Amino acid sequence: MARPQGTGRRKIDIKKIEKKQSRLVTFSKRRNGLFSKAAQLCSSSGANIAIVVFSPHDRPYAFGHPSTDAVIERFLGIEERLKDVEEGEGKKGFQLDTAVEKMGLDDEEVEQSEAILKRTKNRGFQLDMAVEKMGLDELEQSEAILKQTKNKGFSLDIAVEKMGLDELEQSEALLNRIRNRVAVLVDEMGMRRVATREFFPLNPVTVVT
Amino acid sequence: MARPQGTGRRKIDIKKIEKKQSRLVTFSKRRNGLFSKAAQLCSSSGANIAIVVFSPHDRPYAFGHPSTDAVIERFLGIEERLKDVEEGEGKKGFQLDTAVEKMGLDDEEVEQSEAILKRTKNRGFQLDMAVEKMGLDELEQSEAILKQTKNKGFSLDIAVEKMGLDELEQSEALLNRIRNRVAVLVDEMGMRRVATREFFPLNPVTVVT
DNA sequence: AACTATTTATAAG
DNA sequence: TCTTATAAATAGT
Repeated sequence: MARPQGTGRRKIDIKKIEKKQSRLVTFSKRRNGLFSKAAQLCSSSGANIAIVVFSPHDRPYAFGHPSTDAVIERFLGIEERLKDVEEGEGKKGFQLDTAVEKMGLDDEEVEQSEAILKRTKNRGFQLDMAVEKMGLDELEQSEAILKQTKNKGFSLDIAVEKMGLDELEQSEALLNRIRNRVAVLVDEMGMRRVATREFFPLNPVTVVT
Repeated sequence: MARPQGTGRRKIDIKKIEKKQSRLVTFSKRRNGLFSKAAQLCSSSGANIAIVVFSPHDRPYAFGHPSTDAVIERFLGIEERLKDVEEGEGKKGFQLDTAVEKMGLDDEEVEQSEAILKRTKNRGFQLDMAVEKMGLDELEQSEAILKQTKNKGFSLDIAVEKMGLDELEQSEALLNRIRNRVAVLVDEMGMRRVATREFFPLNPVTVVT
């Protein structure tokens, strides 16, 4: 019963898959997996979920319970109501100024990431996070800046500057930890109206020279 | 290095978790997992995704790339356009009448599920699937009817009648296979406008006596 | 679409 | 949260 070795799953890093064919296959597999996870979440917890996916070829797919439209409409209704409330309040928004120490990162991590900026926006809130000086001397090959601006919902601005490519990869995990930590913090602080977590791909990174 | 046994993950069947506390913990973990899978799908394939989740306590959470609203608006735009097209066509819709044999089920499965009904609706399409007489003599304990009706998007009506509880459980896998098979078929036949897959929990099942 | 060696997710504790 | 044993997802063939 000797089995052929090395034909099974192999680790891949999550970055854009270059080969078009593989990319499409992976998209299909993972889209199924995603919908499947959503169905399980509905069943086990009774949650209502809507998922809309546009494939690499812009073909739409959706999942919904009790229906995609029902959940989306409910969501849009809430957003609309929040907007009204904010207008009534004079578009104040929040102020968020959490120090690095509060993020639960250890010294080494704090060494690596020095500046964290957070501020608010009119609808929901916005976080600008700058991670500079990754503390690695070899970094000289490139500069990467990832910048996203949103005027509503949850937005994360992450600026990664002057990091070598290798260091960039290494720091991805850290950035993710920080991002998650911030999301949790915001969550705990009860500052979210709608806890929207927008996704900004760190890989591939937009290189601005 | 003897490790304590039996403290790790254990298999659970996906049904509504009774204990409130566990249900909430599981919801959080799985919601994170879901968003995480979505982020990976964005990164690896370049897809655009929006997810809206209402927790068991109706608290909203959302994920989006490039943003929840952007994806939702795009999706709603497409739905609107489809609606217009259909009105222009006189609300014709499609006719779908695939026989059991075409579903790729083997004899045993065909024996178990005898009737499959499919028809269309004004927006998108609708599938009514009836699975009757699961072929198990022991079935006498209960009757279960799961029924869902939607007037738009993708809808599956599955009627499961006169099946014992055990058989119900056994048939769940079959029903899922059928459901997936139908989804794939519809997909292949190019009959979907927007491939929305709505989710109808098979467990717990609505028992109508 | 199937197959497996692995990696990843996660139920309990 | 954190760990650990295990179930589930999935990359490459």
